Amino acid sequence: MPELPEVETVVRELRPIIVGRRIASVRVGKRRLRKRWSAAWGAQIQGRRIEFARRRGKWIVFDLTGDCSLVFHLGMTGRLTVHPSEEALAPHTHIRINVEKGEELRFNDVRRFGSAAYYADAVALEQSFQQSRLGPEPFELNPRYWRQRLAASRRCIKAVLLDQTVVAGIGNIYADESLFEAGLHPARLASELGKAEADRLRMAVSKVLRRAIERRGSSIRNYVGGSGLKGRYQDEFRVYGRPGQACPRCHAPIERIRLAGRSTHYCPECQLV
DNA sequence: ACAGGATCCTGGGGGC
DNA sequence: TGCCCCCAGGATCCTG
Repeated sequence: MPELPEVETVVRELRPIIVGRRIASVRVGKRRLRKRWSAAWGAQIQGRRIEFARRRGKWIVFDLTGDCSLVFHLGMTGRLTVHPSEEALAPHTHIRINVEKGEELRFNDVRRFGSAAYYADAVALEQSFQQSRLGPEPFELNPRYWRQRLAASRRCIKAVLLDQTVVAGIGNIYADESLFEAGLHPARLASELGKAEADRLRMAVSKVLRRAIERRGSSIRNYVGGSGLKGRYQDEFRVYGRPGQACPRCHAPIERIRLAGRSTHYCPECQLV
């Protein structure tokens, strides 16, 4: 679920609450997440202070004292929120990190597609991102790099936008919304985009993501920000989740097709093949 | 090497 | 009300 704007919102809202706090204890549930939690990690983290909270693609990174870090991925249904320690546990709470002052950071994930991992130093963290070939941040996309990646692909542009090795952070919602913003049909072959079209798409992605961050992301089902509040960008969707409804630009009914294994929404009039 | 599909999970909604 | 099927914001592994 959570794509870049949602993850950015979680980080921004957690930052003022937990940066500077000391990790007093860590409790991890029995059910495994996408990545298995190593028994040694709890002891490594305990006693360290959270120095900073940041985002890389859809990953949440907590930098801890001593150059190590704790990294979360929210998967489809993950939540990361701070609660009073005595507050009742919501179902599917898998990790509890006591940050003193009677509060704890809780990782909750119904579907368990999310993950949490510890990295002993900055090199190990960077290696992990490099191993998965995590691409650049969409706001820092080099225009030439972008055009080259599009030109080199034999896939449709929707698939390329979802490819985290090309650009990090875009998911199904923002791929569809960006393609509408750019006026490009999602099934167009990436290699056949002209220079102007490639530039338009790059800027559309940036514009859509920035606006979504302003609205604190999109809440369709599970997502809440770090403060537990829902986002508001879902009220501004122009194509995503609106099949059959009128295009806000030309009033033609929005269509839904399947591309790259994901449901894909577009306006058949504004986004020509 | 690359692209597409299956897979890991649970819960909610629609149809019957 | 209940059951069954489909669907879901993602990443990774396997196959052709």
